[in-house]
Amino acid sequence: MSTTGPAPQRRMRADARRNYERLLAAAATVFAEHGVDASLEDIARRAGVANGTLYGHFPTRQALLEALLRDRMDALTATARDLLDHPSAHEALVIWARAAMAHTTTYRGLVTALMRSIKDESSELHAACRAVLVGGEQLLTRAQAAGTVREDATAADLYAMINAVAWAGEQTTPAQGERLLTFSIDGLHPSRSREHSS
Amino acid sequence: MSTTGPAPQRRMRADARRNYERLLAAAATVFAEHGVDASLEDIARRAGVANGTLYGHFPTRQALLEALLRDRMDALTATARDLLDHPSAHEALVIWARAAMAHTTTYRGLVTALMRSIKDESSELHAACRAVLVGGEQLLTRAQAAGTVREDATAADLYAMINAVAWAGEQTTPAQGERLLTFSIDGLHPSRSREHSS
DNA sequence: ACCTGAACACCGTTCAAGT
DNA sequence: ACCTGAACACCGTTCAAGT
Repeated sequence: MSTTGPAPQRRMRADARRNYERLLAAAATVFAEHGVDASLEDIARRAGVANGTLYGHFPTRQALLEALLRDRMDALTATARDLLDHPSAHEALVIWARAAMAHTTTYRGLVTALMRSIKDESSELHAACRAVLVGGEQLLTRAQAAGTVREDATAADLYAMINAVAWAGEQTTPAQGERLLTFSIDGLHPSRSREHSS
Repeated sequence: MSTTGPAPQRRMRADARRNYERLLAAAATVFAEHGVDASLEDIARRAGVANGTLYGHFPTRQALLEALLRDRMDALTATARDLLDHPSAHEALVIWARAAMAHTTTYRGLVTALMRSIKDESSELHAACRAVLVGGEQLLTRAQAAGTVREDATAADLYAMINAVAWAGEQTTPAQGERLLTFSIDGLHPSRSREHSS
């Protein structure tokens, strides 16, 4: 699979490449400290470049995030593939869901960006998010085949669920996020699904 | 129970009272259109008052939100009380959870403010959020006594769960939010809770 | 081919001066 | 007692001018 987007291009002027790397490093620091809605001006300042240089390399905030997260998101997708070999289909799903939640909470505010990007095809993060969703879908389908997950749950449900729970954890405490994840996964069981009778 | 906070004060100069009402009306319009993170300057403009006048009446964005939502949040708390008389403890909880989720999605971005306010005691919205949480707690406890909800679920879990699901619905579609709510509620069942065995 | 920094339009918040 | 509007500090984004 060919990676999309303007990665650190093969041929780039030496100073350009240096600025590119500096911007990425500064973004990692600033995002870690202030979340992904941090000031871009601050990032440029810390990278020691002019404001416009940042826009030259990363036309949008999402583009910057994509460059920063690409490897980790690819790894998460790869993990999903690997877990298809796990002896327990259900445990594989649970393990992956926890990993996905951990990734999603890398930076404050990231979960919102990831949730937005799954439906916004123009986002530079869209492709990576799609890949993650598809990775989760395979684990979900396998668990459904094994009979441990209700049939009406979709990949979109799983994606939304993980993000919702990660968001809650971010807003309160990581422990609260963990609790909700447990409850949510239990809610996927095909047990007594809909007993809307009085 | 005495309402907290500086409500539309009993005695207020006529022009002050008029500005107060105008600001509230403008805020309702602007929040509905742009979400609760909308420009305060825009609200002041639309209310036809100077910038500083808004701050005179509402020192923070949360104070403005509180004044705007007070009645609805009180109603939600009252609904919880009323539902204690519902014949089915479990159905009462589900009905209320849906009502809470609907309230939470009144304005875009509101869910984040409500989630923040439950742990931020300095927020003008804190008291109202606490009251809502306690309302939910009573319904939760009753359902637990009836044996339809797992014993280890807490009021904080319920509050976080409703908000997380509402957030997901806001970020994607209301239908997706509904689906997650259903799954989450099923996850509260005391059925096969923790089968972490391979 | 890339970088710079000023320019523009927009904020939240404060506060002296008015009435 | 309340209102006004300027002031300050901070943004995101664009773009002519440089090298």
